[in-house]
Amino acid sequence: MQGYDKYAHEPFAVTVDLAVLTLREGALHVLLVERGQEPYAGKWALPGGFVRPDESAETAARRELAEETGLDDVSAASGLHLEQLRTYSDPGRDPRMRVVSVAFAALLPDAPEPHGGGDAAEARWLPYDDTGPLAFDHDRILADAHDRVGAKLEYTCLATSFCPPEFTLGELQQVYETVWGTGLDRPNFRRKVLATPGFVEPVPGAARLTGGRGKPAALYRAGTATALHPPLLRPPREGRSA
Amino acid sequence: MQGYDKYAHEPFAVTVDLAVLTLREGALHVLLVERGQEPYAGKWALPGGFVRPDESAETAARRELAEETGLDDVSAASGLHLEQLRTYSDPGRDPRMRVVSVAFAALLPDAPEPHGGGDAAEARWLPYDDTGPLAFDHDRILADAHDRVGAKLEYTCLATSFCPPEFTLGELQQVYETVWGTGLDRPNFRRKVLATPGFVEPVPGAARLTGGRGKPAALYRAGTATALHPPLLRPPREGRSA
DNA sequence: ACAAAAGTGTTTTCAGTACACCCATGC
DNA sequence: GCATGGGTGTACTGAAAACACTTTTGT
Repeated sequence: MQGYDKYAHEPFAVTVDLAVLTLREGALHVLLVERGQEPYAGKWALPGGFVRPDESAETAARRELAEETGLDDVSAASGLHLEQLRTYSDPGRDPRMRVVSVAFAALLPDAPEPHGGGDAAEARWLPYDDTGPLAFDHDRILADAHDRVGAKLEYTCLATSFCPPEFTLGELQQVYETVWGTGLDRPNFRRKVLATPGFVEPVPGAARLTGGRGKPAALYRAGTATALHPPLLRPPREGRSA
Repeated sequence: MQGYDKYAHEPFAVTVDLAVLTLREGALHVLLVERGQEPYAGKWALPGGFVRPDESAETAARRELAEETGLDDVSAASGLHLEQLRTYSDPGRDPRMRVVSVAFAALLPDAPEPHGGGDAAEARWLPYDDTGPLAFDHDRILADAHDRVGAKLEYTCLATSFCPPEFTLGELQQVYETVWGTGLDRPNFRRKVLATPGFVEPVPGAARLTGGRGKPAALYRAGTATALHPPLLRPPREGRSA
Protein backbone atom coordinates (compact mmCIF):
# COMPACT_ATOMS: atom_id res chain seq x y z
CA MET A 1 0.00 0.00 0.00
CA GLN A 2 2.97 2.29 -0.43
CA GLY A 3 3.80 4.34 -3.51
CA TYR A 4 0.30 5.61 -4.05
CA ASP A 5 -0.19 7.14 -7.44
CA LYS A 6 -3.55 7.44 -9.02
CA TYR A 7 -2.31 6.27 -12.40
CA ALA A 8 0.52 4.02 -11.43
CA HIS A 9 -1.83 1.07 -11.57
CA GLU A 10 -4.02 -0.14 -14.35
CA PRO A 11 -7.39 1.51 -13.85
CA PHE A 12 -10.31 -0.74 -13.06
CA ALA A 13 -13.87 -0.05 -13.92
CA VAL A 14 -16.11 -0.77 -10.95
CA THR A 15 -19.72 -1.69 -11.60
CA VAL A 16 -22.68 -3.02 -9.71
CA ASP A 17 -24.91 -5.87 -10.86
CA LEU A 18 -28.35 -6.36 -9.40
CA ALA A 19 -30.30 -9.56 -8.95
CA VAL A 20 -33.74 -8.09 -8.29
CA LEU A 21 -36.17 -10.73 -7.11
CA THR A 22 -39.89 -10.65 -6.55
CA LEU A 23 -42.85 -12.99 -6.41
CA ARG A 24 -45.54 -12.90 -9.06
CA GLU A 25 -48.37 -15.36 -9.11
CA GLY A 26 -46.62 -17.66 -6.72
CA ALA A 27 -43.41 -17.88 -8.75
CA LEU A 28 -40.01 -16.28 -8.24
CA HIS A 29 -39.28 -13.66 -10.88
CA VAL A 30 -36.11 -11.80 -11.78
CA LEU A 31 -35.73 -8.36 -13.27
CA LEU A 32 -33.70 -8.59 -16.49
CA VAL A 33 -32.72 -6.15 -19.20
CA GLU A 34 -32.16 -6.99 -22.83
CA ARG A 35 -28.75 -6.02 -24.13
CA GLY A 36 -28.69 -3.82 -27.22
CA GLN A 37 -24.96 -4.05 -27.98
CA GLU A 38 -22.14 -6.47 -28.33
CA PRO A 39 -21.01 -8.42 -26.57
CA TYR A 40 -24.04 -10.55 -25.78
CA ALA A 41 -26.34 -8.35 -27.89
CA GLY A 42 -29.91 -9.59 -27.67
CA LYS A 43 -29.16 -11.58 -24.54
CA TRP A 44 -30.74 -10.91 -21.21
CA ALA A 45 -28.59 -9.55 -18.42
CA LEU A 46 -28.88 -8.34 -14.86
CA PRO A 47 -29.42 -4.60 -14.54
CA GLY A 48 -26.39 -2.69 -13.40
CA GLY A 49 -23.88 -0.03 -14.29
CA PHE A 50 -20.84 1.95 -13.34
CA VAL A 51 -20.18 3.21 -9.86
CA ARG A 52 -19.63 6.94 -9.97
CA PRO A 53 -16.68 8.62 -8.28
CA ASP A 54 -18.73 10.02 -5.42
CA GLU A 55 -20.81 6.93 -4.77
CA SER A 56 -20.49 3.84 -2.67
CA ALA A 57 -21.46 0.61 -4.36
CA GLU A 58 -24.69 0.55 -2.33
CA THR A 59 -25.64 4.02 -3.50
CA ALA A 60 -24.85 3.12 -7.09
CA ALA A 61 -27.02 0.02 -6.81
CA ARG A 62 -30.02 2.05 -5.65
CA ARG A 63 -29.53 4.61 -8.40
CA GLU A 64 -29.13 2.06 -11.15
CA LEU A 65 -32.20 0.20 -10.02
CA ALA A 66 -34.23 3.38 -10.27
CA GLU A 67 -32.72 4.48 -13.57
CA GLU A 68 -32.92 1.28 -15.48
CA THR A 69 -36.30 0.19 -14.28
CA GLY A 70 -38.23 3.24 -13.19
CA LEU A 71 -38.88 1.70 -9.82
CA ASP A 72 -37.41 4.55 -7.78
CA ASP A 73 -40.61 5.13 -5.83
CA VAL A 74 -40.52 1.53 -4.73
CA SER A 75 -36.99 1.69 -3.49
CA ALA A 76 -37.83 4.74 -1.42
CA ALA A 77 -41.19 3.77 0.03
CA SER A 78 -41.32 0.07 0.81
CA GLY A 79 -38.23 -1.10 2.56
CA LEU A 80 -36.35 -2.36 -0.45
CA HIS A 81 -33.87 -4.82 0.93
CA LEU A 82 -30.47 -4.50 -0.70
CA GLU A 83 -27.96 -7.18 0.15
CA GLN A 84 -24.39 -7.24 -1.00
CA LEU A 85 -23.63 -10.69 -2.36
CA ARG A 86 -19.98 -10.70 -3.32
CA THR A 87 -17.60 -9.18 -5.81
CA TYR A 88 -16.79 -10.81 -9.10
CA SER A 89 -13.33 -9.93 -10.31
CA ASP A 90 -12.16 -12.57 -12.74
CA PRO A 91 -9.98 -10.97 -15.39
CA GLY A 92 -11.80 -11.59 -18.62
CA ARG A 93 -15.30 -11.66 -17.22
CA ASP A 94 -15.95 -8.72 -19.54
CA PRO A 95 -14.18 -9.13 -22.90
CA ARG A 96 -13.80 -5.40 -23.45
CA MET A 97 -11.97 -4.24 -20.38
CA ARG A 98 -11.16 -4.93 -16.79
CA VAL A 99 -14.37 -4.72 -14.85
CA VAL A 100 -14.79 -5.55 -11.21
CA SER A 101 -18.41 -5.91 -10.27
CA VAL A 102 -20.04 -5.75 -6.87
CA ALA A 103 -23.20 -7.85 -6.97
CA PHE A 104 -26.32 -7.18 -4.94
CA ALA A 105 -29.54 -9.01 -4.35
CA ALA A 106 -32.64 -6.83 -4.06
CA LEU A 107 -35.99 -8.05 -2.78
CA LEU A 108 -39.21 -6.37 -3.84
CA PRO A 109 -42.67 -6.78 -2.32
CA ASP A 110 -44.78 -6.46 -5.39
CA ALA A 111 -43.94 -6.35 -9.04
CA PRO A 112 -44.85 -3.16 -10.83
CA GLU A 113 -44.08 -3.63 -14.51
CA PRO A 114 -40.79 -1.81 -15.15
CA HIS A 115 -40.72 0.91 -17.78
CA GLY A 116 -37.16 0.62 -18.91
CA GLY A 117 -35.61 4.03 -18.78
CA GLY A 118 -31.93 4.79 -18.76
CA ASP A 119 -29.68 2.67 -20.86
CA ALA A 120 -31.71 -0.48 -20.86
CA ALA A 121 -33.33 -1.35 -24.17
CA GLU A 122 -36.01 -3.27 -22.36
CA ALA A 123 -36.52 -4.29 -18.77
CA ARG A 124 -38.84 -7.11 -17.85
CA TRP A 125 -39.74 -9.54 -15.11
CA LEU A 126 -38.94 -13.10 -16.14
CA PRO A 127 -39.64 -16.29 -14.19
CA TYR A 128 -36.54 -17.44 -12.36
CA ASP A 129 -36.73 -20.97 -13.70
CA ASP A 130 -37.16 -19.75 -17.25
CA THR A 131 -34.13 -17.53 -17.74
CA GLY A 132 -32.04 -18.76 -20.62
CA PRO A 133 -28.25 -18.32 -20.38
CA LEU A 134 -27.56 -14.76 -19.37
CA ALA A 135 -24.80 -12.43 -20.50
CA PHE A 136 -21.37 -12.38 -18.85
CA ASP A 137 -21.22 -14.37 -15.62
CA HIS A 138 -24.71 -13.30 -14.66
CA ASP A 139 -26.02 -16.86 -14.45
CA ARG A 140 -23.59 -17.43 -11.65
CA ILE A 141 -24.52 -14.20 -9.91
CA LEU A 142 -28.20 -15.00 -10.16
CA ALA A 143 -27.66 -18.48 -8.75
CA ASP A 144 -25.61 -17.02 -5.89
CA ALA A 145 -28.41 -14.57 -5.18
CA HIS A 146 -30.96 -17.34 -5.00
CA ASP A 147 -28.76 -19.39 -2.69
CA ARG A 148 -28.14 -16.46 -0.41
CA VAL A 149 -31.76 -15.46 -0.16
CA GLY A 150 -32.82 -19.05 0.47
CA ALA A 151 -30.28 -19.37 3.25
CA LYS A 152 -31.16 -16.02 4.80
CA LEU A 153 -34.82 -16.94 5.04
CA GLU A 154 -33.78 -19.59 7.51
CA TYR A 155 -32.25 -17.37 10.14
CA THR A 156 -33.46 -13.84 9.43
CA CYS A 157 -36.79 -12.06 9.02
CA LEU A 158 -35.94 -11.31 5.40
CA ALA A 159 -39.10 -12.94 4.07
CA THR A 160 -41.18 -9.87 4.91
CA SER A 161 -39.19 -7.96 2.27
CA PHE A 162 -41.08 -9.93 -0.36
CA CYS A 163 -44.43 -8.93 1.12
CA PRO A 164 -46.47 -5.73 0.86
CA PRO A 165 -46.66 -3.55 3.98
CA GLU A 166 -49.58 -5.60 5.27
CA PHE A 167 -49.76 -9.27 4.56
CA THR A 168 -51.31 -12.51 5.76
CA LEU A 169 -49.42 -15.42 7.23
CA GLY A 170 -50.45 -17.43 4.21
CA GLU A 171 -48.66 -14.96 1.96
CA LEU A 172 -45.60 -15.07 4.16
CA GLN A 173 -45.61 -18.84 3.99
CA GLN A 174 -45.82 -18.68 0.21
CA VAL A 175 -42.60 -16.70 0.19
CA TYR A 176 -40.81 -19.51 1.94
CA GLU A 177 -42.39 -22.20 -0.18
CA THR A 178 -41.63 -20.43 -3.43
CA VAL A 179 -38.03 -19.57 -2.71
CA TRP A 180 -37.27 -22.95 -1.20
CA GLY A 181 -39.39 -24.94 -3.62
CA THR A 182 -40.88 -27.00 -0.82
CA GLY A 183 -44.16 -27.26 1.00
CA LEU A 184 -44.48 -26.34 4.65
CA ASP A 185 -47.00 -27.41 7.27
CA ARG A 186 -49.29 -24.45 7.79
CA PRO A 187 -50.07 -24.86 11.50
CA ASN A 188 -46.42 -25.34 12.38
CA PHE A 189 -45.31 -22.43 10.23
CA ARG A 190 -47.86 -20.21 11.89
CA ARG A 191 -46.76 -21.15 15.39
CA LYS A 192 -43.12 -20.73 14.55
CA VAL A 193 -43.58 -17.25 13.14
CA LEU A 194 -45.83 -16.03 15.95
CA ALA A 195 -43.52 -17.52 18.57
CA THR A 196 -40.64 -15.37 17.30
CA PRO A 197 -40.95 -11.98 18.98
CA GLY A 198 -40.58 -9.10 16.56
CA PHE A 199 -40.93 -11.13 13.39
CA VAL A 200 -44.46 -9.94 12.64
CA GLU A 201 -46.95 -7.81 14.56
CA PRO A 202 -50.69 -8.01 14.08
CA VAL A 203 -52.63 -5.18 12.48
CA PRO A 204 -55.41 -4.74 15.02
CA GLY A 205 -58.77 -5.55 13.47
CA ALA A 206 -57.80 -5.82 9.85
CA ALA A 207 -58.49 -8.83 7.73
CA ARG A 208 -58.18 -9.62 4.07
CA LEU A 209 -60.46 -11.64 1.88
CA THR A 210 -57.99 -13.97 0.26
CA GLY A 211 -58.89 -14.42 -3.37
CA GLY A 212 -62.55 -14.42 -2.57
CA ARG A 213 -62.92 -17.90 -1.20
CA GLY A 214 -62.06 -18.99 2.27
CA LYS A 215 -62.02 -17.41 5.69
CA PRO A 216 -60.64 -13.86 5.82
CA ALA A 217 -57.08 -13.86 7.13
CA ALA A 218 -55.65 -11.59 9.78
CA LEU A 219 -53.17 -9.02 8.58
CA TYR A 220 -49.67 -8.51 9.89
CA ARG A 221 -46.91 -5.99 9.51
CA ALA A 222 -43.18 -6.67 9.51
CA GLY A 223 -41.80 -6.46 13.04
CA THR A 224 -38.62 -4.88 14.25
CA ALA A 225 -36.57 -8.03 14.64
CA THR A 226 -34.00 -8.91 12.01
CA ALA A 227 -32.57 -12.16 13.30
CA LEU A 228 -34.56 -15.34 13.78
CA HIS A 229 -33.71 -17.43 16.86
CA PRO A 230 -34.16 -20.30 16.65
CA PRO A 231 -33.92 -20.58 12.87
CA LEU A 232 -36.71 -21.75 10.61
CA LEU A 233 -34.89 -24.62 8.94
CA ARG A 234 -35.97 -25.74 5.53
CA PRO A 235 -37.02 -29.38 5.40
CA PRO A 236 -34.12 -31.66 4.43
CA ARG A 237 -34.30 -32.68 0.79
CA GLU A 238 -34.70 -36.35 0.02
CA GLY A 239 -31.50 -38.24 -0.68
CA ARG A 240 -29.72 -36.62 2.17
CA SER A 241 -26.42 -37.40 3.82
CA ALA A 242 -27.24 -38.25 7.41
CA MET B 1 -23.41 -0.29 -19.45
CA GLN B 2 -23.23 1.47 -22.85
CA GLY B 3 -20.52 3.83 -24.00
CA TYR B 4 -17.62 1.78 -22.75
CA ASP B 5 -14.43 3.70 -22.69
CA LYS B 6 -11.56 2.78 -20.52
CA TYR B 7 -10.95 6.33 -19.43
CA ALA B 8 -14.43 7.77 -19.65
CA HIS B 9 -14.95 7.03 -15.98
CA GLU B 10 -12.91 8.01 -13.02
CA PRO B 11 -10.43 5.21 -12.45
CA PHE B 12 -10.79 3.26 -9.24
CA ALA B 13 -8.01 1.57 -7.43
CA VAL B 14 -9.04 -1.91 -6.40
CA THR B 15 -7.35 -3.46 -3.40
CA VAL B 16 -7.74 -6.47 -1.17
CA ASP B 17 -7.67 -6.43 2.62
CA LEU B 18 -7.04 -9.55 4.62
CA ALA B 19 -8.27 -10.46 8.06
CA VAL B 20 -5.94 -13.36 8.79
CA LEU B 21 -7.01 -15.26 11.89
CA THR B 22 -5.36 -17.99 13.88
CA LEU B 23 -5.35 -19.46 17.36
CA ARG B 24 -2.37 -19.11 19.63
CA GLU B 25 -2.39 -20.34 23.18
CA GLY B 26 -6.14 -20.60 23.22
CA ALA B 27 -6.76 -17.05 22.05
CA LEU B 28 -7.82 -15.66 18.71
CA HIS B 29 -5.01 -13.73 17.01
CA VAL B 30 -4.98 -11.45 13.98
CA LEU B 31 -2.16 -10.75 11.59
CA LEU B 32 -1.47 -7.03 11.46
CA VAL B 33 1.12 -4.84 9.79
CA GLU B 34 2.45 -1.57 11.12
CA ARG B 35 2.04 1.32 8.72
CA GLY B 36 5.18 3.27 7.91
CA GLN B 37 3.58 6.20 6.10
CA GLU B 38 0.80 8.70 6.35
CA PRO B 39 -2.04 8.44 6.68
CA TYR B 40 -2.24 6.41 9.84
CA ALA B 41 1.54 6.15 10.14
CA GLY B 42 2.47 4.03 13.12
CA LYS B 43 -0.99 2.51 13.31
CA TRP B 44 -1.71 -1.16 12.80
CA ALA B 45 -3.61 -2.21 9.71
CA LEU B 46 -4.77 -5.32 7.97
CA PRO B 47 -2.37 -6.64 5.36
CA GLY B 48 -3.43 -6.02 1.78
CA GLY B 49 -2.57 -4.32 -1.44
CA PHE B 50 -3.49 -3.58 -5.01
CA VAL B 51 -5.09 -6.05 -7.33
CA ARG B 52 -3.00 -6.39 -10.48
CA PRO B 53 -4.48 -6.16 -13.95
CA ASP B 54 -4.24 -9.89 -14.61
CA GLU B 55 -5.46 -11.06 -11.21
CA SER B 56 -8.77 -11.84 -9.63
CA ALA B 57 -9.27 -10.52 -6.12
CA GLU B 58 -8.81 -14.04 -4.74
CA THR B 59 -5.47 -14.43 -6.50
CA ALA B 60 -4.34 -11.05 -5.28
CA ALA B 61 -5.30 -11.96 -1.73
CA ARG B 62 -3.15 -15.11 -1.82
CA ARG B 63 -0.22 -13.22 -3.30
CA GLU B 64 -0.40 -10.37 -0.82
CA LEU B 65 -0.59 -12.75 2.09
CA ALA B 66 2.58 -14.46 0.94
CA GLU B 67 4.43 -11.22 0.13
CA GLU B 68 3.65 -9.27 3.22
CA THR B 69 4.06 -12.03 5.73
CA GLY B 70 6.34 -14.66 4.24
CA LEU B 71 3.73 -17.32 4.84
CA ASP B 72 3.57 -18.54 1.25
CA ASP B 73 4.42 -22.11 2.15
CA VAL B 74 1.52 -22.17 4.54
CA SER B 75 -0.96 -20.96 2.01
CA ALA B 76 0.13 -23.65 -0.40
CA ALA B 77 0.44 -26.63 1.93
CA SER B 78 -2.21 -26.58 4.60
CA GLY B 79 -5.59 -25.78 3.20
CA LEU B 80 -5.63 -22.08 3.81
CA HIS B 81 -9.26 -21.11 3.82
CA LEU B 82 -9.87 -17.82 2.05
CA GLU B 83 -13.35 -16.41 2.34
CA GLN B 84 -14.57 -13.31 0.60
CA LEU B 85 -16.30 -11.10 3.15
CA ARG B 86 -17.66 -8.12 1.28
CA THR B 87 -16.49 -5.07 -0.57
CA TYR B 88 -15.99 -1.72 1.12
CA SER B 89 -16.53 1.14 -1.25
CA ASP B 90 -17.35 4.25 0.74
CA PRO B 91 -15.94 7.28 -1.00
CA GLY B 92 -13.47 8.74 1.42
CA ARG B 93 -12.50 5.53 3.14
CA ASP B 94 -8.98 6.30 1.95
CA PRO B 95 -8.18 10.02 2.17
CA ARG B 96 -5.73 9.94 -0.73
CA MET B 97 -7.78 8.50 -3.56
CA ARG B 98 -10.74 6.43 -4.51
CA VAL B 99 -10.08 2.90 -3.32
CA VAL B 100 -12.53 0.05 -3.46
CA SER B 101 -11.42 -2.82 -1.31
CA VAL B 102 -12.48 -6.45 -1.45
CA ALA B 103 -12.07 -7.91 2.03
CA PHE B 104 -11.22 -11.51 2.80
CA ALA B 105 -11.01 -13.59 5.91
CA ALA B 106 -8.22 -16.16 6.01
CA LEU B 107 -7.97 -18.96 8.55
CA LEU B 108 -4.63 -20.48 9.48
CA PRO B 109 -3.97 -23.68 11.41
CA ASP B 110 -0.86 -22.69 13.28
CA ALA B 111 0.90 -19.42 13.70
CA PRO B 112 4.42 -19.28 12.34
CA GLU B 113 5.87 -15.92 13.27
CA PRO B 114 5.66 -13.77 10.15
CA HIS B 115 8.87 -12.26 8.80
CA GLY B 116 7.49 -9.15 7.23
CA GLY B 117 8.74 -8.99 3.68
CA GLY B 118 7.28 -6.91 0.89
CA ASP B 119 6.04 -3.47 1.76
CA ALA B 120 5.15 -4.06 5.35
CA ALA B 121 7.36 -2.41 7.91
CA GLU B 122 6.49 -5.05 10.46
CA ALA B 123 4.03 -7.89 10.50
CA ARG B 124 2.92 -9.45 13.76
CA TRP B 125 0.26 -11.60 15.38
CA LEU B 126 -1.78 -9.62 17.87
CA PRO B 127 -4.52 -10.90 20.15
CA TYR B 128 -7.91 -10.16 18.68
CA ASP B 129 -9.23 -8.54 21.85
CA ASP B 130 -6.18 -6.36 22.18
CA THR B 131 -6.09 -4.54 18.85
CA GLY B 132 -6.28 -0.82 19.34
CA PRO B 133 -8.08 1.25 16.72
CA LEU B 134 -6.81 0.18 13.33
CA ALA B 135 -6.12 2.29 10.25
CA PHE B 136 -8.85 3.15 7.71
CA ASP B 137 -12.07 1.17 8.22
CA HIS B 138 -10.15 -1.92 9.22
CA ASP B 139 -11.81 -2.18 12.62
CA ARG B 140 -15.07 -2.70 10.85
CA ILE B 141 -13.59 -5.23 8.44
CA LEU B 142 -12.04 -7.16 11.30
CA ALA B 143 -15.31 -7.21 13.21
CA ASP B 144 -17.14 -8.40 10.12
CA ALA B 145 -14.58 -11.16 9.69
CA HIS B 146 -15.08 -12.32 13.26
CA ASP B 147 -18.85 -12.31 12.84
CA ARG B 148 -18.69 -14.24 9.63
CA VAL B 149 -16.33 -16.87 10.93
CA GLY B 150 -18.39 -17.30 14.08
CA ALA B 151 -21.53 -17.79 12.04
CA LYS B 152 -19.88 -20.15 9.60
CA LEU B 153 -18.69 -22.42 12.39
CA GLU B 154 -22.33 -23.17 13.07
CA TYR B 155 -23.27 -24.65 9.76
CA THR B 156 -20.02 -25.55 8.00
CA CYS B 157 -16.94 -27.65 8.73
CA LEU B 158 -14.81 -24.52 8.68
CA ALA B 159 -13.40 -25.13 12.15
CA THR B 160 -10.90 -27.65 10.81
CA SER B 161 -9.20 -24.80 8.93
CA PHE B 162 -7.91 -23.57 12.29
CA CYS B 163 -6.39 -26.96 13.08
CA PRO B 164 -3.20 -28.65 11.94
CA PRO B 165 -3.56 -31.58 9.51
CA GLU B 166 -4.06 -33.96 12.42
CA PHE B 167 -5.85 -32.81 15.51
CA THR B 168 -7.75 -34.02 18.54
CA LEU B 169 -11.40 -33.40 19.24
CA GLY B 170 -10.35 -31.34 22.22
CA GLU B 171 -8.43 -29.01 19.92
CA LEU B 172 -11.39 -28.77 17.58
CA GLN B 173 -13.63 -27.92 20.50
CA GLN B 174 -11.22 -25.19 21.57
CA VAL B 175 -11.66 -23.59 18.16
CA TYR B 176 -15.37 -23.25 18.75
CA GLU B 177 -14.98 -22.10 22.31
CA THR B 178 -12.37 -19.50 21.45
CA VAL B 179 -14.15 -18.00 18.45
CA TRP B 180 -17.53 -18.00 20.15
CA GLY B 181 -16.24 -17.07 23.57
CA THR B 182 -18.39 -19.72 25.23
CA GLY B 183 -17.90 -23.07 26.86
CA LEU B 184 -19.27 -26.25 25.33
CA ASP B 185 -20.15 -29.58 26.88
CA ARG B 186 -17.42 -32.00 25.83
CA PRO B 187 -19.45 -35.20 25.59
CA ASN B 188 -22.16 -33.52 23.56
CA PHE B 189 -19.67 -31.79 21.31
CA ARG B 190 -17.94 -35.07 20.65
CA ARG B 191 -21.15 -36.87 19.73
CA LYS B 192 -22.27 -34.07 17.50
CA VAL B 193 -19.03 -33.97 15.53
CA LEU B 194 -18.75 -37.71 15.15
CA ALA B 195 -22.40 -38.01 14.16
CA THR B 196 -21.84 -35.69 11.21
CA PRO B 197 -20.54 -37.82 8.34
CA GLY B 198 -17.53 -36.33 6.61
CA PHE B 199 -16.75 -33.73 9.26
CA VAL B 200 -13.71 -35.57 10.64
CA GLU B 201 -12.22 -38.98 9.95
CA PRO B 202 -10.09 -40.90 12.45
CA VAL B 203 -6.40 -41.41 11.89
CA PRO B 204 -6.11 -45.16 12.50
CA GLY B 205 -4.01 -45.89 15.56
CA ALA B 206 -2.57 -42.48 16.17
CA ALA B 207 -2.84 -40.66 19.44
CA ARG B 208 -1.38 -37.52 20.89
CA LEU B 209 -0.16 -36.83 24.36
CA THR B 210 -1.95 -33.62 25.13
CA GLY B 211 0.32 -31.33 27.03
CA GLY B 212 1.76 -34.18 29.01
CA ARG B 213 -1.03 -34.77 31.47
CA GLY B 214 -4.20 -36.69 30.80
CA LYS B 215 -5.21 -39.57 28.63
CA PRO B 216 -3.80 -39.49 25.09
CA ALA B 217 -6.40 -38.33 22.60
CA ALA B 218 -7.26 -39.95 19.30
CA LEU B 219 -6.23 -38.00 16.22
CA TYR B 220 -8.51 -36.97 13.39
CA ARG B 221 -8.16 -35.46 9.95
CA ALA B 222 -10.54 -33.04 8.28
CA GLY B 223 -13.18 -34.92 6.34
CA THR B 224 -14.56 -34.19 2.92
CA ALA B 225 -17.83 -32.59 3.97
CA THR B 226 -18.16 -28.83 3.88
CA ALA B 227 -21.70 -28.29 5.11
CA LEU B 228 -22.93 -29.24 8.56
CA HIS B 229 -26.46 -30.65 8.78
CA PRO B 230 -27.91 -30.22 11.25
CA PRO B 231 -25.98 -27.14 12.39
CA LEU B 232 -23.94 -26.90 15.57
CA LEU B 233 -25.71 -23.94 17.13
CA ARG B 234 -23.87 -21.78 19.57
CA PRO B 235 -25.52 -21.60 22.97
CA PRO B 236 -27.89 -18.62 23.24
CA ARG B 237 -26.34 -15.77 25.15
CA GLU B 238 -28.03 -14.72 28.36
CA GLY B 239 -30.57 -11.95 28.03
CA ARG B 240 -32.13 -13.50 25.00
CA SER B 241 -35.29 -12.63 23.14
CA ALA B 242 -37.48 -15.70 23.33
C1' DA C 1 -2.41 -41.16 45.25
C1' DC C 2 -3.89 -37.38 42.76
C1' DA C 3 -4.76 -34.26 38.97
C1' DA C 4 -5.85 -33.72 34.31
C1' DA C 5 -7.74 -34.76 30.11
C1' DA C 6 -10.14 -38.30 27.05
C1' DG C 7 -14.00 -40.98 26.35
C1' DT C 8 -18.88 -43.45 27.50
C1' DG C 9 -23.55 -43.84 29.25
C1' DT C 10 -28.05 -42.20 30.84
C1' DT C 11 -31.83 -39.31 31.92
C1' DT C 12 -34.56 -35.40 30.99
C1' DT C 13 -36.42 -31.87 28.41
C1' DC C 14 -38.02 -29.42 24.65
C1' DA C 15 -38.68 -28.20 19.98
C1' DG C 16 -40.21 -29.90 15.54
C1' DT C 17 -43.46 -32.96 13.04
C1' DA C 18 -47.61 -34.90 11.66
C1' DC C 19 -52.20 -34.86 11.55
C1' DA C 20 -57.01 -34.29 13.13
C1' DC C 21 -60.19 -30.89 13.69
C1' DC C 22 -63.07 -26.38 13.76
C1' DC C 23 -64.21 -21.63 11.59
C1' DA C 24 -65.63 -18.28 8.06
C1' DT C 25 -66.45 -17.11 3.50
C1' DG C 26 -67.93 -17.55 -1.82
C1' DC C 27 -70.43 -20.20 -4.99
C1' DG D 1 -74.07 -28.10 0.80
C1' DC D 2 -69.47 -27.94 -0.61
C1' DA D 3 -65.02 -26.21 -1.72
C1' DT D 4 -61.42 -23.22 -0.11
C1' DG D 5 -58.36 -21.17 2.84
C1' DG D 6 -57.60 -19.52 7.92
C1' DG D 7 -56.90 -20.93 12.57
C1' DT D 8 -56.44 -24.32 16.90
C1' DG D 9 -55.32 -28.51 19.51
C1' DT D 10 -52.60 -32.54 20.48
C1' DA D 11 -49.89 -36.65 20.52
C1' DC D 12 -45.45 -38.51 18.92
C1' DT D 13 -40.59 -38.41 18.05
C1' DG D 14 -35.92 -37.36 17.95
C1' DA D 15 -32.17 -34.52 19.03
C1' DA D 16 -29.80 -31.60 22.32
C1' DA D 17 -28.61 -30.48 27.30
C1' DA D 18 -27.06 -31.84 31.72
C1' DC D 19 -24.44 -34.67 34.39
C1' DA D 20 -22.57 -38.97 36.44
C1' DC D 21 -19.06 -42.04 35.49
C1' DT D 22 -14.84 -44.73 33.64
C1' DT D 23 -10.14 -44.69 31.46
C1' DT D 24 -5.36 -43.42 30.80
C1' DT D 25 -1.66 -40.71 31.30
C1' DG D 26 2.08 -37.54 34.15
C1' DT D 27 3.85 -36.14 38.61
